[in-house]
Amino acid sequence: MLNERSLSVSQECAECPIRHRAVCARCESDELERLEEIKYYRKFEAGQTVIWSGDRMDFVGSVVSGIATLTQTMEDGRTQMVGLLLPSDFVGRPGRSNAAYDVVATTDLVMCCFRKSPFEELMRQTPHIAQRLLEMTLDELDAAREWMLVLGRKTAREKIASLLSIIARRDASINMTTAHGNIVFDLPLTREAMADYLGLTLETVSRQISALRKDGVIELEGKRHVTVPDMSRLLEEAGDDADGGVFA
Amino acid sequence: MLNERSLSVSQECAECPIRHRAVCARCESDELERLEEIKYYRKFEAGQTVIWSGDRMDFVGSVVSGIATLTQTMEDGRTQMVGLLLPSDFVGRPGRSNAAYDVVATTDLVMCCFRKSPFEELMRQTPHIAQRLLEMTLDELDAAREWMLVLGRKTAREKIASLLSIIARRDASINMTTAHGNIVFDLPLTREAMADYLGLTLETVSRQISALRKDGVIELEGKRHVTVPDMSRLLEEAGDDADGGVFA
DNA sequence: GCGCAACTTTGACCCAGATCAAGACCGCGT
DNA sequence: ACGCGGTCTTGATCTGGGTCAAAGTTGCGC
Repeated sequence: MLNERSLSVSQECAECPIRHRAVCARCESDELERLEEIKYYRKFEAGQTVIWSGDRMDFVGSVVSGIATLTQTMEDGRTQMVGLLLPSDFVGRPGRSNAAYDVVATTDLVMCCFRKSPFEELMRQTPHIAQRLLEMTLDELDAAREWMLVLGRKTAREKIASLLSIIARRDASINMTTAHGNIVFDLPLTREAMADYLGLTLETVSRQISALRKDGVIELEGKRHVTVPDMSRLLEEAGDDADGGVFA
Repeated sequence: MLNERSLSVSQECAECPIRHRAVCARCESDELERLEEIKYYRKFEAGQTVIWSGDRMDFVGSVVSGIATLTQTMEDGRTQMVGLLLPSDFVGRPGRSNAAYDVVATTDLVMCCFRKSPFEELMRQTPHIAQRLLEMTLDELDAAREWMLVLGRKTAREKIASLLSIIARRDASINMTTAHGNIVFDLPLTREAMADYLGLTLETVSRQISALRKDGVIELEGKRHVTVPDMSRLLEEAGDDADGGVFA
């Protein structure tokens, strides 16, 4: 999730953002054909659960369009988002039979899936697929650890700025920037989902977003449409180095 | 880090906890021989830095004995531990040339290292090594995400109990349990290091440990020697299911 | 156009944990 | 034995963010 690497690889093919090549940039045509055979699409509506933690998971795949979240929930209902799945992000745990997290679509969602056991069989026969997956998993691990710093040591304001800068950065390669170099995007998450990502309450999220708006760090149109006039200012607010920071 | 899988595999060989087999349980003798050729040991004293974040890292390896931490630090000095390396844990990022975190020995430390480029070459030729590393990385990703829940949503008391139960569980397979089934271990971390792991201050760590002692959840002898009379009680305090919880 | 439900904002107050400060407890080197 | 530095505990106070409450906004179905 949230890494540049899989994104750039996935841009090779127009039909489907994972489109085999996000998994494997070097596959030969017959391997691509075998992937094609075990491929299928799944569509979900906003709010639908893709899979529950603990359920048997007989596929791997990746996000074609829309946004999904990975969350963990304690018995008393406290929940923590542990990952955000944007288009081209990979989902699935080769070698594991059960899902470890709830996966929920927060917008309408299309996924490109591969049946798990033939995929694993192909992985065994095609070594560089495992290597590619290792790289992607290392990227996710980095992102998870960056997020541990955010959760453990940043203030509410810094947390919000960190989340906005991740989305802005990630969206920047998809969305347009205005003539003035502003970054513009729509928040794909409710205040509550942001709170669950950041380890805050939704009220605090709302207050801090208002504060950032008042201070001119961001501009808001409606509740979701965000303009970032000065990205380095936002990164500064996030506590990262202004010149790129941790996600550079 | 902190997973049962690599631990159990590593018990196959007595000479060195990683001993090739932690990397690869199915290697043939000639592959083990090649690993042997590129293997070397490194020793560090308590407090020594193994590698700084951003530095070139030309090895991979694993912990033979002792304990190390992975930490990230912000410019203003706030630090967050993102991983705890116990014996048999793997260190290194195949395919990446630079370290992403500071690695610091918190006790005297022995590591078993492999030179990186021949290791990667061997990995290319021996597909199941990449698969094994993928599994280990997925384990680390799970542990990191579990920790996100701890950092984002648990109270100070629950955080302490979570850390103690991880160490207890992990140490249980190494250390002895007393006749009464008590789990006994020495804390391998200072209060400050615990605070950095948990996103707390060292004072709060100290207070909560005192509170858990007063409430009979743990017993303390000196500052570091811990006895857990009732593991399920500790897991309950951690906010996990009493019957095993998230690390079952 | 109205009403309802989901989402969001804002205010008032409170509390868990941070901060500041003072000692206590070691182990170690001289 | 002593002093010293590192580690740990405990107390007093402060505050960022949580909690509770109320009202504003938006969109959708009828």
